[in-house]
Amino acid sequence: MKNLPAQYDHAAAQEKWYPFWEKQGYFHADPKESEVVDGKPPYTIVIPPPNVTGALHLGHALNNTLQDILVRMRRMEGYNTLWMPGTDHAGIATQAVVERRLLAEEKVSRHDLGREGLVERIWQWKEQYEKRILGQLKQLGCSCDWERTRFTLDDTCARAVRETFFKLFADGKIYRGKRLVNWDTYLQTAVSDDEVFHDPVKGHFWHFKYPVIDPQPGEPTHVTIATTRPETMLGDTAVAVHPDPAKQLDKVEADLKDKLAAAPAKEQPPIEAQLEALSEHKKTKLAELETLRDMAARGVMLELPLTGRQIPLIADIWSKPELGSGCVKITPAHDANDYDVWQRNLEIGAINIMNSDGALNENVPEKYRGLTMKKARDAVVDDLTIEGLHDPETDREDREIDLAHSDRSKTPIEPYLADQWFVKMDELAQTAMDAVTNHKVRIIPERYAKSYLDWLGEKRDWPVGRQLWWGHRIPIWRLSGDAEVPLGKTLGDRIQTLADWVAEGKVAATIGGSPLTADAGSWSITIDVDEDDYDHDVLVCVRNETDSEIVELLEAVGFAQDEEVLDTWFSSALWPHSTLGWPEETDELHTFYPTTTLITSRDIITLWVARMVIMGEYNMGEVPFHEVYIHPKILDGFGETMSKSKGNGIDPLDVIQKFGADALRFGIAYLTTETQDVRMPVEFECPHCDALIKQTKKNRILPRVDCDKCGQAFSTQWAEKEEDQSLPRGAVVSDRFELGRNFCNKIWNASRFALANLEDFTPGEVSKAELLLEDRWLLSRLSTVTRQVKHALNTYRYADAARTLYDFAWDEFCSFYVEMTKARFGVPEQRTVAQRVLAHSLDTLVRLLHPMVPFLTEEIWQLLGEVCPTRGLPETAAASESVCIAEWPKFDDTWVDSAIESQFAEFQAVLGAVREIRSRQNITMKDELAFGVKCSAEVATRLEAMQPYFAKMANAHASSVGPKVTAPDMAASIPLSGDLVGIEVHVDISDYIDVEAEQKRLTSERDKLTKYVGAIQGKLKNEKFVANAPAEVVDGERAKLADTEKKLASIVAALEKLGA
RNA sequence: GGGCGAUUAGCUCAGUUGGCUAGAGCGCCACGCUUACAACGUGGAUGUCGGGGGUUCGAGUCCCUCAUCGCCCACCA
Repeated sequence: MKNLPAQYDHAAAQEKWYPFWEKQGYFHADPKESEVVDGKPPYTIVIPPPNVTGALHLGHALNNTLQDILVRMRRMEGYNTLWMPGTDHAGIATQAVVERRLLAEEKVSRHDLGREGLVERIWQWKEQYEKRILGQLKQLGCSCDWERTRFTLDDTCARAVRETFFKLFADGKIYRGKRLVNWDTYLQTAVSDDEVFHDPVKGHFWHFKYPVIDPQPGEPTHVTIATTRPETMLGDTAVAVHPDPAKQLDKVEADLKDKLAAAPAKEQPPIEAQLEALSEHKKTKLAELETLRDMAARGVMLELPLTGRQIPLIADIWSKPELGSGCVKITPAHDANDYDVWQRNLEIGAINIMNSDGALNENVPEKYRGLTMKKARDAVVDDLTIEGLHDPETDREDREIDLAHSDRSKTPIEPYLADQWFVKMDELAQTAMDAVTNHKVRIIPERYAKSYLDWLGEKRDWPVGRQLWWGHRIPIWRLSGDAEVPLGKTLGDRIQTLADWVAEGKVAATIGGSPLTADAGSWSITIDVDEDDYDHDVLVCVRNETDSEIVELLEAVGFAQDEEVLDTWFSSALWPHSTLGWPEETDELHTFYPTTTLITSRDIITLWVARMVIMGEYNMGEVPFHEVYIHPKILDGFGETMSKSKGNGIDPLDVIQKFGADALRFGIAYLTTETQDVRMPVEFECPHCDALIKQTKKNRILPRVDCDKCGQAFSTQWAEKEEDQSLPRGAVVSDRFELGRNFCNKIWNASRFALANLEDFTPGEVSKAELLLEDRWLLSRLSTVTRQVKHALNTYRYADAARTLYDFAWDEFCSFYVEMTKARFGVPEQRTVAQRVLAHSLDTLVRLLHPMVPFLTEEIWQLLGEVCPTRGLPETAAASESVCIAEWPKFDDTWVDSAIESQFAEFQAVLGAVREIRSRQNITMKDELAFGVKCSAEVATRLEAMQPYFAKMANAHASSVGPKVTAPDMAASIPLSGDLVGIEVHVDISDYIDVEAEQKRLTSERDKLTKYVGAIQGKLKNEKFVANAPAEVVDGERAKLADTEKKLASIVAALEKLGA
């Protein structure tokens, strides 16, 4: 046998076996003629495509390890298994990263490069990072079908995106609507909600008066409103008052009182003050508010100062009667809440007063046009002051305002009413809700179905356009031109061509939202082409953009393609079928769709999972997957999510380098429990002395850290200055992967032992009669473990599976079975059977472990193949060339034998007792120990057979075994408990005796047992317990009592003997 | 503000329908390089199961409540 190192060399195994697997093509799946093989349908997982923004983090390692475990198990089980890999173009994130880089490194902006230039640069970025990400996945051991690697922006996916968009457009599900966006006036683009951060800035709270037109006697002549943004008043379209101020005020009062009652004493005074103010407010304001409410009902108009416009006073619940004047100005185009008010009161309209550059537009009086929002603010306040509608002395309060800023430009965000492409969600959302309520899609754990259903239940239309360059450009061409022209004049004799294309299904077109039909007559209408108004535009959606004839014609007659790209999630939503070739009717699609299961994290249940179900149903008429497993998140030691920006992120490659991919994977599986997120304290590893330095909130953001132990400095991810960067880098790791590494090493060494003893292995069958007790015990346990592991993995209980294997492999296989074979290999007539059982059980264990620790198991499998290429029990068979494609162990209940297991437990318990006495009495291993066992004749026979093992495993021998055995005068005694009550282990310790220690121990044991006996007696004396509890529980307690009393008696006896 | 989850040994976590003298790994203590493994072996110590109520013969497990922490969603004129 080769000289194998005492420590498992994970790096070598990884380097050797991944290329081997790839070369052998084990990960490639082909569509098969018959879909179901041996009653097994194809097993498919599509990867949640990682963003090409950067490198993978530990969360990805978790996500992909969990997928790989299932994929590898199914492959071994004989399913036609496909794991479809790929990456996501991640529109905003990627474009932002590349733009930032370009600016920092080359001082160029996207405007310098232009659309094509920028997109070209992002593709370069993508090539680089995609390679890196796929490389990381391979290092993790992921068994993806790399021949099928997709990218959400590649031609196959693009085709699917266009087809889907076309279908939606032709179905009337795409429309142009208004939506408030976070507008970055500096970059002139909308930014998503998660790219907005809030920062408190000093501002003011201004009060203005708007004159009432024709007030009746007794009615107020002015309505006072308050705002933090005076300039937006130019876009006001209403003032709102609460529809039922009395009731609302009562409610607020009641809430406050509840709060007061619940609050601890020290927090009560401020609440009391609030209550007092409220009651004062009620007295002074309520009557006026009710009058205003009535005026609103009458349709009273207000004069909007500075504009000459009149706006209505309306009743709407948005206004809060308890605050300020109780009235609120409504600016639907520049405030999200006001926008909602508009949606409830459409008649008030919305006026956009801002251009995309942040300057005021033509919808405001001339003197304000072109001013920035900031300058307009001063002008408006001044002018209102001049008009006597505002008094800077009394009508202005200082106030800190939590202002939204763009994460990218760091400038304030303007809420801005922009035209947007929307997908109508009403019907689509319903299909996806039904899929879950009808259990066509099962979400695991079940509680996450709630967030899915709640979100879909809102049926909010999906804004799909993004003001970006990186992404799928919206395949709509729009005709712009002069106002009020007959379409026929513009298109001339091309009308018929376009109509034909509609008939052929190559394009779909609408005017003012109504479809244009294949009848050319429907095209001969007058259009009102207005740049900002799509309502009267002609829109042509081109089904296949590569159809250049169509695009050329459209552009020749004045159509221009929309500038926006689609939301990243649009292409991600198609992922399960687009990757399989849809809309082509490929064999892949036929075989592998719907996929089997989706494994992802909870934060994208709505963004991604729900939309995949929607689009799967819409395009394929079938759900994209049957099960969705939502896995835990990895948090750091402070319970915070890991992220690069916090500096607490762990690079899986650091872990792989330090502990090995197998350790990483096993650790992940071990930690993946159903309810808990994974908390993982993070440490720096000193590159100089390998010391681990605990990461704190302080040191995790430093560019350099000094080692606690050796005092030398190392760099971190934040190192920018040259002096920092030149330091060696300190890896960020977590000691929670030690468990996995140690486990792998344990398995490695057990294998090493086995291999060394299998050199003269001869294959052959072993009859049951030839098996010894420990063989039958191990095979019984192995069968049970096989069943448990499969069940656990079938139900996504990764931690259960990992723990079951860990405990079995370590405690039973290594600590008992392997130890016992040592004794047997020394006995020539036992050697052959021992070898065969050992080879078989190691083989099975390795197969069970393979999905979690693929590299280690392959290494062992290959080595095992060298000494025993043919092995197995009860029949032998040639081992497969790789454990990847070895058959998954089958559970065979004929091996399960609980009688054998309890007999074996006798041996384990006696051995344990002997060891305990040895340890307690401090008897060194070098001294052979004699012990006596008092037990039945039957047990005695079995224990006699175990003599070699007592010798090998405890350097002890049973000098007397049987019913008549009594304790020596100077004895250490352990009576066994539970099922083994009645068996007593005695060691004559007259040569060693530490009487005091033994007495002390026995006394404490006696006291503990006495207490316990008392507790059980109490229970049994309780008539209600005896009457109500199930008979078996009561019997159980009685048995427990009898056993414990017996045990107690023997302790007392031993104690007396010692005391005497 | 709405929803979801967590709180069990010093740390990180198991504990499946209520029947538990509450377990594991790390750490700790003692002994040991017993020829697979010191990344190891053998043995040991360690808990008011977050607080308070309730249901029950019986609660770590079910219900209510409070506290703390976390996540998601909404909002902050």
